[in-house]
Amino acid sequence: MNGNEDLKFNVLMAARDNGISSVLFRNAMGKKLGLNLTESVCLTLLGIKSVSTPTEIAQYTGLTSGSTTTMLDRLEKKNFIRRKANPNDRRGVLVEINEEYSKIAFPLVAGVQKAHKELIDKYSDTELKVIADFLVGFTKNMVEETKKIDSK
Amino acid sequence: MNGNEDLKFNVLMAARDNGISSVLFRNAMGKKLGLNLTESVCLTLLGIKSVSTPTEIAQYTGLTSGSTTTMLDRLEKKNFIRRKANPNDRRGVLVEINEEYSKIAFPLVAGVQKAHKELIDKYSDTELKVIADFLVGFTKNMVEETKKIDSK
DNA sequence: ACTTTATAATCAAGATACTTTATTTTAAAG
DNA sequence: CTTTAAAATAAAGTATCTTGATTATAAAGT
Repeated sequence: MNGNEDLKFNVLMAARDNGISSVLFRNAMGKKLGLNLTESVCLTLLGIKSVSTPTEIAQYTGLTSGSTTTMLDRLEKKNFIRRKANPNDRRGVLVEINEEYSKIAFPLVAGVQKAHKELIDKYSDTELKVIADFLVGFTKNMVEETKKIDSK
Repeated sequence: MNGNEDLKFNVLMAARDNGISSVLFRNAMGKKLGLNLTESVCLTLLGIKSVSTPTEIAQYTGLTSGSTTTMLDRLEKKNFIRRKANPNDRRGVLVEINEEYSKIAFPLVAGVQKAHKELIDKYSDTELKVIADFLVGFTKNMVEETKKIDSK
């Protein structure tokens, strides 16, 4: 759509740096909360989704179902999460985040959330649409390629 | 800068989904390559940076220095990485990715890279600037808040 | 209806990976 | 030029993960 390779390159680099910074942020939080990597990844997902299932958590953490069970046991013992029956599937379980966790995690995430909102406030409606559109497209690429890898 | 809360919300959601999809993509790759989570995280970093150090890898994976050593030993034995002397610091070591890894990883990442480039091609220069600007701002927020958490 | 197959979660045993502490080497600071 | 700090490694002990079996329920096939 245009000839400026530098601008395109900048976008790719910025997306990469963004990914790296997310990982480092999560590690910093995990360390503060006394979590290992998988626990930290799990709670990041729950911080986003509020409710999940052991199956989904297993996929997101890359753990087997057995390890997921014991990891959730640990988080439950720490009072960070709770299990409850899944009303739609009596085999299944729902995993929810506990106040106990939210309370101690909030002070650590409040800053970024505020900063992100302030950043977003700087853009016009048209610009926001471009940004969201790009992010959605980026995500779509990843989801599709993930499927391809899984089916290989 | 404007009053449309929906658009702002969409951007935040799109950014979140993007983060989730990255994690799932990395897990899918890691599984294909027979890597555990930390090894996968480590090679993702090396896939981006090409060269790193055990210290940086420890920070990025959340491992202690001791575990980092043994994890790098494993990756070295698999021929995925190599260590070499750091010319600027005789205590230190540089870690590089091996052709062995790039060769088998390439078929898995080629698809997303192509799709991402095609996505980027759709935007005008002005739009690309907005996108890069946003991503850089987002990253800056994370880096700053990570520092704050570390210093708490 | 009911038999078979598949999915969700858990558990226990064994294998793997991680943390901690100490050690070596070199750099930076006093 | 001595002291303190930083980088990487090693070994012992601990924690976590994988595998395979088990239970319960759902979905599919006959």
